[in-house]
Amino acid sequence: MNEQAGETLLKSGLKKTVRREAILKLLRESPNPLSAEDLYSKLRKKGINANFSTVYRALDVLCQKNLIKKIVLENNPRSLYEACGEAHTHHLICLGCKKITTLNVCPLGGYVADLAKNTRYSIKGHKLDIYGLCPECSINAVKHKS
Amino acid sequence: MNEQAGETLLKSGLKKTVRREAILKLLRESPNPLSAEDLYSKLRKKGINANFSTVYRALDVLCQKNLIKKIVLENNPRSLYEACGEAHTHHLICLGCKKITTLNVCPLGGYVADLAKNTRYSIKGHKLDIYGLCPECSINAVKHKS
DNA sequence: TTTACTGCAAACGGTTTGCAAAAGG
DNA sequence: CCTTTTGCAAACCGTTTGCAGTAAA
Repeated sequence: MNEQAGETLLKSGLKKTVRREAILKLLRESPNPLSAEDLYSKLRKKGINANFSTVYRALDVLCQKNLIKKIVLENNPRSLYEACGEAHTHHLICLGCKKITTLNVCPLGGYVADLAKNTRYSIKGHKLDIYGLCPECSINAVKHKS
Repeated sequence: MNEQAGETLLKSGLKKTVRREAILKLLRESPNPLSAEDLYSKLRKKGINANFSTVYRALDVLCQKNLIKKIVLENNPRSLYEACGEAHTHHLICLGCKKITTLNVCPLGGYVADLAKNTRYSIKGHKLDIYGLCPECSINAVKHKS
């Protein structure tokens, strides 16, 4: 995996502080993206009291340094954050239980190239979210059709 | 194109009111998605004074009846709305001038089917936004590289 | 010992809500 | 008439900001 969180902070020209280090670590260890509130409560569970403004400021600066990425989803007023990996990611969101699965495959390579050609846009990135029901929620949906 | 806005409202079980009709019409006639504020000021220009809460409530109910669609983009705190057409749409957003182009082509058919198979999700929909610089903004970007 | 970080409290901005009045069918 | 729709004002809620104090390098 990656180097230690504290070290990453220093390399990025940031100070290594308890809150920042813990936030970066939590995001790196989480299998799915977390909201500011998620982080706030996970920190508290660890015995680290952080103010919300501190959490947001940490997230801001980590985004700027490209250590994490902010994700905005439909149907969710809260922004989510995930650690930056090698590849860019997409997300599969369950409309039932709201579980988010990070997808590491990107099916858009060719299409984006074509689009650039056709529109003369210089394409900088894209965002793909897929919505559906996970296997469990699918079953429940059938049951509740009554 | 579609039937008259007023008629659509009645068919959907809604009352035909000046504000609602104008909002649906504006969205149908707009080449790109509009925010609540866009609609508010376009209404005023037409001599129709509407309260923001009225605009939001109209947008809500039109979404519920599937006459329009709400769009949430990264980097924009305001939701946008567009009239529902035949096909589902994607968006090409210029990071420079913020212009939004609606794309009617969807490159994801096969991928979504594969994903459904692999994850056992029942896929309900997806959202694809592409970010870049339009031709004009690309040129400006080069100029300002100084 | 200088600069970056944090807590606090207050503001912000887009959106929502309760209620009483107005308008549609 | 009965039900929906609207305006108003206030609340909401996630996020941001100014400032004074604290901690990292």
